Amino acid sequence: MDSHNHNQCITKCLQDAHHIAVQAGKKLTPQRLQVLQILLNDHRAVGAYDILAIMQRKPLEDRTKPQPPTVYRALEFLLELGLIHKVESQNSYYACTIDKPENRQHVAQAFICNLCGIVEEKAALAGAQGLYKKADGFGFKIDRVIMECRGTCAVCQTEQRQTGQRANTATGVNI
Amino acid sequence: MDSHNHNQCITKCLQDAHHIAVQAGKKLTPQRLQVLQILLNDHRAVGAYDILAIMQRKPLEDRTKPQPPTVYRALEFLLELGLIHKVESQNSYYACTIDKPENRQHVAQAFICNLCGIVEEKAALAGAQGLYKKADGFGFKIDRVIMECRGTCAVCQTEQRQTGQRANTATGVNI
DNA sequence: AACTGTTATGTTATAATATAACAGTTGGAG
DNA sequence: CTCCAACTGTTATATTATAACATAACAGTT
Ligand SMILES: [Zn+2]
Ligand SMILES: [Zn+2]
Ligand SMILES: [Zn+2]
Ligand SMILES: [Zn+2]
Repeated sequence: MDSHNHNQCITKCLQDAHHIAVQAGKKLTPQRLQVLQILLNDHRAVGAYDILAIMQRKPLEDRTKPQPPTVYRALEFLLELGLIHKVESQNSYYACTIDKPENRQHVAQAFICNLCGIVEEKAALAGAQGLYKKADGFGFKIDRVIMECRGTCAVCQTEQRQTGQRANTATGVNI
Repeated sequence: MDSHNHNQCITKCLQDAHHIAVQAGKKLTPQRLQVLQILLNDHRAVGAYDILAIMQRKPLEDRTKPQPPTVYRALEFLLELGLIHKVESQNSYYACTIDKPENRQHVAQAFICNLCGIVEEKAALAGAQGLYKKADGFGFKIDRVIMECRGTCAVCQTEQRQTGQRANTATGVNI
């Protein structure tokens, strides 16, 4: 059902990432890159401590085992550049898959499967317009929009059995 | 600017609450009622531990000082009945202000002021339709929709000064 | 090279949010 | 009355995130 070439997807995202970082005058350092790669590894949302566990299993050259602040700093950096998004309803993170014409932020609609954790990301177009218009109606100035849909993806609906593989990110994600 | 009669608003919400609880065959016990009243006290989003602090300052008759599970149990109950909502992007909670025709859940759009913490709640109508339609397009079955707008309310835009009163819920909310 | 400002990272500890687990209590249904 | 289910109390712990301070790496300047 999925005509998704993930190798190509990763390559494209990494190119974009370097480009965006340079444009913003920032550096995509090895650690930041590692976090981005972990999130790019598949299209699931991954928790900060799952990322930490992965990094600790494969520490970078000449580096000690990373600690929580290392992960959160990298996440903050990547969030600011719009390279990743946070799933607020699950305290987890996923790599942005939307084409970024300039390096502008966009309003993301995330469809998160409660069973397998996969995230399907769409750009909010008309949907966001309505929110901005509604906010204008009572003088509210929007800085940031969060739109998340929790539910069941097509694959998990087909497989009746609950796989229980959800949130098993620490062991399921390889880098 | 705000033609809001809050006493009336609270009364109405409490009536609805009792009605909805009875219809669902559940009980609005004193503790649950206390949590609801704390959230009804104003239209700000309040954190679980702020609620806890308030409850500990004014414990109910014949009750010891409540502990975290007490608060989270009450919040879970009220969430299930749709009487309150959680602000996922801030780990806080606010009382639902939308008229509830039956006791059906609704999709809430929350406009949260980053400065004063006030929440303006709207019911998502057309906006949610678009999401459900979009989800249908790739076979995703939606259980729950989260729509949050973070920004600045009209009042806080007028007052240039940052009041810094945001999140000062433990001391600011009286019951 | 030595100095300096800036960004990035390391390290330790702790804050903030949320739940597990089990014991006790209560209030109706039968 | 007895039993069951719902509710509550209690202790401990899990999970998520940040504060605070020290050090390193780097770039430009003299
Ligand atoms: Zn995106
Ligand atoms: Zn799935
Ligand atoms: Zn509501
Ligand atoms: Zn405000």
